[in-house]
Amino acid sequence: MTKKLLLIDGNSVAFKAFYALYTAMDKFTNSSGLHTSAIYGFNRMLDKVLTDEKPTDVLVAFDAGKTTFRTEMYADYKGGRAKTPTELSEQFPFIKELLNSRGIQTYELKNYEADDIIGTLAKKAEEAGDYQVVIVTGDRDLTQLTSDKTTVQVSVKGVTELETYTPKHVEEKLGVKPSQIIEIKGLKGDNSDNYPGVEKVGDKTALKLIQQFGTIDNLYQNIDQVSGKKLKEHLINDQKQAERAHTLATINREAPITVSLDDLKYQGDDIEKLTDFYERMGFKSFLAKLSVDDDHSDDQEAIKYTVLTADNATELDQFKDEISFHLEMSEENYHISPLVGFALGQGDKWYVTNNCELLNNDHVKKLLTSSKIKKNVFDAKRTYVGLYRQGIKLAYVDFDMLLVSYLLNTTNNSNDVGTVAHLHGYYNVKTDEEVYGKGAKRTIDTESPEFLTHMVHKVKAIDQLHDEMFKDLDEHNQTKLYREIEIKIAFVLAHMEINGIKVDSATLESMGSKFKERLAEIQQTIYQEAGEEFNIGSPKQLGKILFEKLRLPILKKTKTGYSTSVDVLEKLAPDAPIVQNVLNYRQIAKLQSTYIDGLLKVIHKDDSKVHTRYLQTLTQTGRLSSVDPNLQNIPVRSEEGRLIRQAFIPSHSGWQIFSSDYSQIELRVLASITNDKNMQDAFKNGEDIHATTARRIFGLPSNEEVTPDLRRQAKAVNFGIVYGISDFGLSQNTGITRKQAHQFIQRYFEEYPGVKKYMEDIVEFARNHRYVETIAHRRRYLPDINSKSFNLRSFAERTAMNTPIQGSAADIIKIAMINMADAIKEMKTRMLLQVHDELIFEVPDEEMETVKKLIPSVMDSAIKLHVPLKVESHWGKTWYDAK
DNA sequence: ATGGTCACG
DNA sequence: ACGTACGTGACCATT
Repeated sequence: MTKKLLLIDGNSVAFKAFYALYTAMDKFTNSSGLHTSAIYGFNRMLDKVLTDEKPTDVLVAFDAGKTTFRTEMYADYKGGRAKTPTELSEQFPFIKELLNSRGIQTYELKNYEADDIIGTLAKKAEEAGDYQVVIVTGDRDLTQLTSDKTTVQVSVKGVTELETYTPKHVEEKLGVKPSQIIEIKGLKGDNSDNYPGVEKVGDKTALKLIQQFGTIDNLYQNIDQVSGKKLKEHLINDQKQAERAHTLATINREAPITVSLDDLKYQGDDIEKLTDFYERMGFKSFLAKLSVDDDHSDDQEAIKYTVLTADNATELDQFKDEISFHLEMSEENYHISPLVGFALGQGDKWYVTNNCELLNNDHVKKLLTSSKIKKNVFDAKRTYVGLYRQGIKLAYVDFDMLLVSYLLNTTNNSNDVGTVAHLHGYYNVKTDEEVYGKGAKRTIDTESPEFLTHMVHKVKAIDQLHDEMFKDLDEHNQTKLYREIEIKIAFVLAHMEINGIKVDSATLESMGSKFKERLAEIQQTIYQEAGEEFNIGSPKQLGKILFEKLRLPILKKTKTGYSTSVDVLEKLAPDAPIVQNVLNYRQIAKLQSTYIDGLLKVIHKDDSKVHTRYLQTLTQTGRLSSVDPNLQNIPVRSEEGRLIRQAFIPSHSGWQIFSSDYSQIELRVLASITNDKNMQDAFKNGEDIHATTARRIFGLPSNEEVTPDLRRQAKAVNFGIVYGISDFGLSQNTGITRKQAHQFIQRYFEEYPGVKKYMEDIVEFARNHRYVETIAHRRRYLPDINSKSFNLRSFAERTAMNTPIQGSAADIIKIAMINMADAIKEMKTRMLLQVHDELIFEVPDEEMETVKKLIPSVMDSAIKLHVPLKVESHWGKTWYDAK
């Protein structure tokens, strides 16, 4: 049997873990004041890798000290590095103790780095033959060890997200073989390890040279073939440095190690030692996991409960002020899912049943519909809809654990009571996955005692956590956001979902048959042009045809092959007629599968309507999302697709579809929160903001007409600003050069200095607080804002700029919807859909004149900004006609 | 399950 | 030198 050897670079993983949790460092201290963040992060990584890889043998290698054979040959090796912070160095002994308790061997060797130990052991394992080797590290340099038998996993984000390097992946990503990585480094040196290569040679040049010559040796033997006079000079001058860099970069695979492969067997956790260790470190979640992993999950603290029956239901009258309630459904989609049970109670009185007919028992119903008795639930909207289907109107929901958890931290969210409870430090409840299983194996045995127990544990978790979570909410200044926006909108959304929107299947079907014919025609043409039949829907097969058979130029690659995305194909269209046909085919196939067939599948037979679900606790910005079906991405940009909207009709004949949208809400929010006078003036004066921007950044006099092209460019810049712009991004998106893009952005910031200042300030705020906020105090954490990785940090910075804008716009429309529900509650008009900045209604004729004024006025008065909000309305007999 | 593609704001 | 616009969901092919 083949063995699997896991080799971990202890120092580099510890460093990664430490810096990944750097901003949260103060939260990770144990009772004796020891920092534990790196220990914690290290253990998270271990858990992940041990479960994913299931190794038979494991070793963690550490660096032995500052001096190594590398510092001997080059004194400045890794010179100039900041001293390891004491908060980290104090953790190393404990990491080693952790590894010991987990049954894992550690090793270090004087004069050698962890890399060399790993390289040496990997080599021995490869030679021994019956090993597969997995290396885990935070350092890309180790990818040079990649081979058929050895994969290298490099942590990319945090400590648990790893990128796996196989020889193939190295070649695709770096353009060279694993063994050539050191050749590249020999030429360009390594800044972080502080040794130089050849002057003026960076990644690009090094890559080109190595692709041409294979190795540094061969390069110098054929130095005459190097093109470029200057480059040749530098190469000749720095040959010694290049050779030294090459040696420094090369991992020593013959280190005189004193462990052998036979010593590395993975022993597994020593539960006793590990429990003691976790307790000393204060690792609650790991402790909880230990008991679960060890199948101690049954020794959860038992909760006394009563099985509810029609006979004992009178006992429920004891609850006078407050209960926690949980309604269990077996499926995700609560519009159609069977109801399988419910539990309720408070303190130490708990009732549970799998008989949902009891929902209509008077004593139960009285509790649920009472406006005097507070209800604590998990997912108010789901609960409301489920009960509504039984004819019960749930009233007075005070605490929605899901919603509060989402507001406290939009990341790590889950729709599972157990998972959310664990997140907040309460462990006396299992996750649904633990009880019901997952994927194809998921089953709910409603007759089993475990099922009842699980529901009781869930409802008690809600009860136990609500005080503390409300307190956290208050500390975040989010109580108002919760009480005045989120919990209210939950019920507004519930009603919109229950109401649904009518979709005419006949319209879709007749469009579908036309699409089907056209697809068949285009398909035949494509086959002829290709000279063979293939699956046009497969990017892989299409790539083969376009780039191998027809030899079209490869403009972009993806991780797995050639990119065949629209922007690529549009550039290729003039070269070959087949490309335009593929584009057309794709467009129609998309419409057919997603919008014709997809929508037809979800129309309810009884009412000819679709009932979407809005996910209220998903997005990182506070927007809603829509599923089953997604009604927030019905085509509009192309006329062909837009026709789909003809199928969306009012539910009563003679009514109209009425749509109102906020005009440029994000830019108005931007003008308001940045306090930029120039941009505010533009909106106050009712100017065309893109034209005004064009005039400003292109320096046109105010009387000169703005050409459509300049306006288009200015519009792109405005969008870019909202997204947290980069010159590259802007140039990609508009087809201008990067230099021009850079100039435009500079001009923009000169003309809108308030915007510039805001962008700088908000990033600074994020660096200091690790989160940003919207107008309504919706919060988004940005853990990567101080990351050392340029990529992650840049992304966090753009997010810091974008989230307050996108999120505040989301706040505003939510407020408008709450006010709207109230404004139309006595009318027949129904609010049907929300699409981020627009609301869609169905309206009877006699109310048309009223709503034309009412709806926009409710929307534009939702909030007072420093600029006016503008709302535009359209209406017609279908959604298509409301334009 | 994941990645590519494409629909929307 | 880095390697790039923000937020989503559904479908298909592929693993």
